[in-house]
Amino acid sequence: MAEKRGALQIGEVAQRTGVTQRTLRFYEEKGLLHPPSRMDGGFRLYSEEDVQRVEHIRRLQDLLGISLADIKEMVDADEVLRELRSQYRPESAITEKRKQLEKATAVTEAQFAIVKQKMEQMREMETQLTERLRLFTRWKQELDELEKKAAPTRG
Amino acid sequence: MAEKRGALQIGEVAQRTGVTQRTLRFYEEKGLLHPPSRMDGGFRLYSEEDVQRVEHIRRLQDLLGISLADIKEMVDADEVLRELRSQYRPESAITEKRKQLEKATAVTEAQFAIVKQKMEQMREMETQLTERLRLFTRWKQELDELEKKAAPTRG
DNA sequence: TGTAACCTTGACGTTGGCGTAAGGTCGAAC
DNA sequence: GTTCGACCTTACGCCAACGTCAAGGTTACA
Repeated sequence: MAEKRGALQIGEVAQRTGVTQRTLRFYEEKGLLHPPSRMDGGFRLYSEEDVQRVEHIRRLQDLLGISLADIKEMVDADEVLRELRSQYRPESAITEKRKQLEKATAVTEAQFAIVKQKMEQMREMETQLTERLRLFTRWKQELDELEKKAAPTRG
Repeated sequence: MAEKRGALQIGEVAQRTGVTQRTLRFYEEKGLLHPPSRMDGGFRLYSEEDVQRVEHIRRLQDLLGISLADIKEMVDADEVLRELRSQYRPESAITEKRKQLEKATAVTEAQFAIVKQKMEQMREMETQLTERLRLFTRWKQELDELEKKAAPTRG
């Protein structure tokens, strides 16, 4: 008797996302994941959406190297997006929705700016590294030739 | 009587690089910076090269988000580069030099791979964010129109 | 009805990357 | 030769982001 169709226990989510169960609970504690539904006995039941959130969080962590506090801001913006998308009929509280939209836009733009800047710096680093690698191969060749001249034949 | 021409005390280096004096000593402790020369009294004397190293370290930290231990590997590779460049006349120990060169090449290539991968992921993230921003502006427009229709004139 | 695998909360431990305070020394100027 | 800011070492402190027990409850299945 499945408590909820297609729901996942914490162990499965951990496996699929590559984080530990502890980390999932920790994220919940910190508000990065909302409290999932539970089985009667108290076992957590996650959705596919939760899995995606975790993956998203990890990408942000890995790519942008920012704190979980900052990441929380960003995934909250995602939340706004989802909310606006689902109960999309804006039958009421338009100014409220507008406010949320502004906030989400601001956060997204901030994130965008970070990505842009980092990409720029990465491009610089990339050219430096390329140059360096060329230098290394040239030196290696020079060493090769030196060795040839030093010992034209051997045996 | 300058102890060394153009040498910098720790305070100046801290200011110019934007890190604290504690951080500079910490990096020294961890082997990321070599022990600088000292004045008779024990005050540290840094070179311009040291300043660049610090800036490099911070770039790696910020951009790649890797541990100082890993960064140490990388700046050690830089060191090899400098050594090979200065005492360039390879009058002796060619195999030794070749080994160093191999190591430096390997580390540089590893770093290059990280940069490449991150840039790729960042591009993905960039397109996602762009898309999202477009969505937001569209929604905002829709809200505008809804408001216009709800209250064509007001006052 | 047992039992192995899975889960729960709670609480303390760890690691990296520094912060910070204490108590003493150095250097240049007066 | 004293003053005062910059610097020294030593050493404990701190926060984020989890890791790691411990002691017990739950589930599924035979």
